[in-house]
Amino acid sequence: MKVTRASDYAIRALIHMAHKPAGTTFMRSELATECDIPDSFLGKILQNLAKSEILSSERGKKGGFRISKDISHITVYDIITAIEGELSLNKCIFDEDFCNLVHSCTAHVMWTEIQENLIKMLKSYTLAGLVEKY
Amino acid sequence: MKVTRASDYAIRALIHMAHKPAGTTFMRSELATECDIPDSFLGKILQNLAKSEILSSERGKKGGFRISKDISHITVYDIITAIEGELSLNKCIFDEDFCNLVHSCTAHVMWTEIQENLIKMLKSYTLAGLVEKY
DNA sequence: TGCTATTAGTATAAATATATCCTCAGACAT
DNA sequence: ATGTCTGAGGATATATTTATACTAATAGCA
Repeated sequence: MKVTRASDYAIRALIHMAHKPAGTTFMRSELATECDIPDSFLGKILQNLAKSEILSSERGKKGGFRISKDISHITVYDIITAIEGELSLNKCIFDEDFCNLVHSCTAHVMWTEIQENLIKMLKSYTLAGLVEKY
Repeated sequence: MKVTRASDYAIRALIHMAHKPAGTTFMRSELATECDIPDSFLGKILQNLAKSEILSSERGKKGGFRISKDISHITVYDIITAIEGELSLNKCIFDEDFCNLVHSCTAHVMWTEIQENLIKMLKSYTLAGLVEKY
């Protein structure tokens, strides 16, 4: 039960970016150094964020990444699902076929409740909020 | 961000055991079959639960595992920490040296808040409660 | 004692998550 | 055009989690 390294890195990098004026462009290598994230791994992470349209990217000289929407509309939930896909705390929530047991249903209900609560929490944190508090 | 396979299995197995009268003894192989858990892996899990004194175990003929305390005092949090050790959603919460960055602190505060909330939830589910609802 | 059923514990294998490396493609400057 | 700086994407390596196999220890019983 933990958040993946990739999600943590994504949030770190985005908080860093969100501190600068909207539209600022960042190089991957620069972010990697400043946020202390392995450079190549960060590449993958930024690609996922770009696919989810949280970031936009440009190649070539003067290229880089920048946040492509209002940081008050980017939630931590958005970031995590951009990296990991749809959240499912427990395999049985996601894969209906996985649990087919007599007593598993109460656990199933419990995991669903916990997950819903967790998602609500994750949605309550926006990038703008995280920057403000600093 | 998910619960580990081992924790899920532990909860499943305990729910199964808690349905029978207090003090009932179960063989590992029996539990493995009835709860659809890989037999050897279940061995590890039951050992951990025994170390945490949620279960007691006996070897030899007539041996097996049984729940060693009141199921209304065993919470899902207890079970998960028995299996995984002290919960830490994010490495930076657990390992103070891990994050030493300018902007990481807001994220740190957020993870701590989310984790506290999660622990509160996990503590609110008892084994007895899960059995009753069935 | 010696046989069998059971858990304990260790060593290993397989699967998955994490991280790195390398080549390709696009953008810009000269 | 050509060179150089940038991200894109695939292939690979490493670490960690998940799962299995095997051996040792213990208890009961004939």
